[in-house]
Amino acid sequence: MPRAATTSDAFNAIAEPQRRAILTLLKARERPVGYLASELGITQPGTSKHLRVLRDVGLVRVRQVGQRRLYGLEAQGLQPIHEWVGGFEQFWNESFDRLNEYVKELQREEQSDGGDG
Amino acid sequence: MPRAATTSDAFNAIAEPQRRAILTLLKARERPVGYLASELGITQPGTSKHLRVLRDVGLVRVRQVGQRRLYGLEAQGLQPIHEWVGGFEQFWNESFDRLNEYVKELQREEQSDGGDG
DNA sequence: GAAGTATATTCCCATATGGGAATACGTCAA
DNA sequence: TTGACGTATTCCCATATGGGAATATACTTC
Repeated sequence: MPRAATTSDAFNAIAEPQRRAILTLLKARERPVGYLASELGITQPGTSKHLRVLRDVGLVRVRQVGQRRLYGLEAQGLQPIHEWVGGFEQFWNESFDRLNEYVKELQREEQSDGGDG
Repeated sequence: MPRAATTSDAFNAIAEPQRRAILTLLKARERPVGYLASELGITQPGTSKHLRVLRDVGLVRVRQVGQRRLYGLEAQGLQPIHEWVGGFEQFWNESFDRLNEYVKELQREEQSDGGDG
């Protein structure tokens, strides 16, 4: 089985650096494909393909303006990621109760282990 | 060019659901491979492979205890993700100044566009 | 309709993948 | 050492990938 499709969810979609760069660029405002392509330094078709993925997972929206297509941020799809990752915040912020217990438990096990080598 | 390696960074590593499940399981405490495998409902080698990826990107650590290897969370690697995604929070939280300006700008462009069809 | 601009899709390819199966490695017990 | 257990690695494979090149589609102006 290969890796899950990039379009299977936002986690997979934002794993690609260029797609993250696109989202960052869209923070300022809507942008046409050509602008994004030149900013990223990749081809127009390449940019369109990345935008296609972001669209499939609902991280951007498009609207037609004349002969251009303006892509805009649809950030709601990032919220689940933020929440999932946020669930680990307590573990990278030290000085937290559960972390203390955790460490104590480790030390207990280490004792029944031996010590230095 | 294929997709970037799953071991290239935390973004790629956590794109895989089973690996996220592993990290979630490790919140409670360190666990041996066998436990994780049975919880995930996948094989031991499969579990080891996922753990290898997580280890390569620094999201878990191992320590040998007897003949078992206890894997534990190393959540610091998730912090950059949290920060990157957090940079979009203002865009999924409506009622924000910049978002208001954004919308106004859109409406201006829409006017010079025409109207309904 | 024809020409021009902006974007999307298709075709091609080397490569990494996740799972299964088989096997190697490391530790413990006797 | 032998046997048993827990874990890691290797081999195999169908599949999705991101980029490049070529082409199709859409909109605008003439």
